[in-house]
Amino acid sequence: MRVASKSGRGPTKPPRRSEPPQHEDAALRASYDPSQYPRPSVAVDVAVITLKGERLHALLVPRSAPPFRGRLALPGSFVRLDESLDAAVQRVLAEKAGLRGVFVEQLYTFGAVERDPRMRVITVAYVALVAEERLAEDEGHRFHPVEIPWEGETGGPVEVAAGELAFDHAGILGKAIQRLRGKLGYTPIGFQLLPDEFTLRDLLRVHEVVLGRPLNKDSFRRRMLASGDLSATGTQEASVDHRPAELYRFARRSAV
Amino acid sequence: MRVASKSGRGPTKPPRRSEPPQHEDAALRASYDPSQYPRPSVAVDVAVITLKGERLHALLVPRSAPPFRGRLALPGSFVRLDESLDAAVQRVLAEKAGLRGVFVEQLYTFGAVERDPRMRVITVAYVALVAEERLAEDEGHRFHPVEIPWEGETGGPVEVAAGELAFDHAGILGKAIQRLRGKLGYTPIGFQLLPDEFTLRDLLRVHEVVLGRPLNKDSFRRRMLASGDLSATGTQEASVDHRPAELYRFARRSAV
DNA sequence: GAAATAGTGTCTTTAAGACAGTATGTG
DNA sequence: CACATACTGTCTTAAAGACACTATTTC
Repeated sequence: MRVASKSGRGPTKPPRRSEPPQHEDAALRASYDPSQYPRPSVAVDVAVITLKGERLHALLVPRSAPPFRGRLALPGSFVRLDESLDAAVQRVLAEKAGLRGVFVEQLYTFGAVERDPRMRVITVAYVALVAEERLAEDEGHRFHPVEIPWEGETGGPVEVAAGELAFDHAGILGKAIQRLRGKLGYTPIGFQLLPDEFTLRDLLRVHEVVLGRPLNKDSFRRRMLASGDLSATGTQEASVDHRPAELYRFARRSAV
Repeated sequence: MRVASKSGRGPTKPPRRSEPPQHEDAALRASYDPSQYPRPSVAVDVAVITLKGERLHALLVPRSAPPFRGRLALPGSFVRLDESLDAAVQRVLAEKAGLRGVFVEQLYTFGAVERDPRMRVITVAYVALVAEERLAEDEGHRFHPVEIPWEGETGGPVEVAAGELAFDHAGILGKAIQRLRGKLGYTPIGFQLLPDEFTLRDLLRVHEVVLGRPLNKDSFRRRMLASGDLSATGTQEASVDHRPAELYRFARRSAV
């Protein structure tokens, strides 16, 4: 484990953010120029998650260049100086997945020194949730089923049939699932993985797949209906070979 | 609206970390050199929170240099290329607060383009919790009481009697409190604001101050004792003018 | 009518709130 | 002994799990 010695290095001038007492004139200001510090690269990586059948899938793209050439990785990009982190994420989603207006949330920032072998890269990871129906036709196959080798909100890296992921992306994806599981308990977030209209059973399935365990159907129904997050559409699902269920829509929570 | 031009600046040589070509071929690598991208500065800022009396306090240091000279700010530092984010936080805590081994957790990363008027600075914010007893004698006065102008887990910037905080630090501190409130419900975290041994009433007070509302004493006791997170020491508090309470200690949660 | 799932009603269990009553320290 | 708080026990209430029963569609 190679750790650069903290004193021996840095021929660049000592990063003192400390306090040279000063007036706000330019001369002194120059002596305190933070742009002198060596700077890391900053990227955003997005765990774009969808639900296909009984499994969570993540958008993974094969790396076309080293390092980790050929391995699958989360879509991402370096952050430009004139765009916010959120804007960078929107750009990644648009450019690499053709997605717009999906649910996005910042996840965690990964800053281990050696996480990219080329150079120092700090990555701000995001989670995006998207309903399978919203994926473009040719996008579907780029989503890979994710194996979650742990229970509850434990956390830890996930696994993908196609092999090891690049960088620390297996860990990032694991943290994304962990966050998702945690939030399901106290936030209406499952909607994001469903089309606009859905049945209670659809929503139950989402929760069960995300949590990785069966849920009590009765109390799930009660909780959801009591939450005020659902509004009935008055219509029912069609073309099922059994009694059709009421269709619901996500209701923006109104003031209590 | 002065934004450092993304191209005009930083002709300083791109600090490409050593780590030469390795297993992959160098040709491709040259055509894909991320060190070419202009890079933002990256900092860590730490919301060091303690409990004094009936109020949460945060460590705030007056800025001695522009921008926001004279205003209070969270302690922070730029991240060095050879240290992880966590290591940078430990360094800040040691250098600016004389603290070691306190509870620390990453909070959120703030990356608005204009959050620092000088240049593009992305900051990774952390929360640190420390018991008042662990503060050095001369540190106490640097902690300022924090006003939380919202209820529940709503969030939003906080207020400090000493005036406006520098940068977006009021918002960062607000998010820190918000996180704290949220975690209190499902995690043993209040301990971090108390000395090693404490009574149930001490812990109740912590929860009440953090949450900003009174709690039911009976069910609090039951929940805490049932959680398995507390272990009785067998001794009692001393020098109180009423019946002394049992002292408890935080018990590392054992495997169920 | 058979099969399958939607939806309702009710009983049990569990955790939280309320509160009375007892215990044990200080002054 | 008065006072203050710690601690215990019990009743009530609310939410979750379990499960029986009815409803409504397709085949």
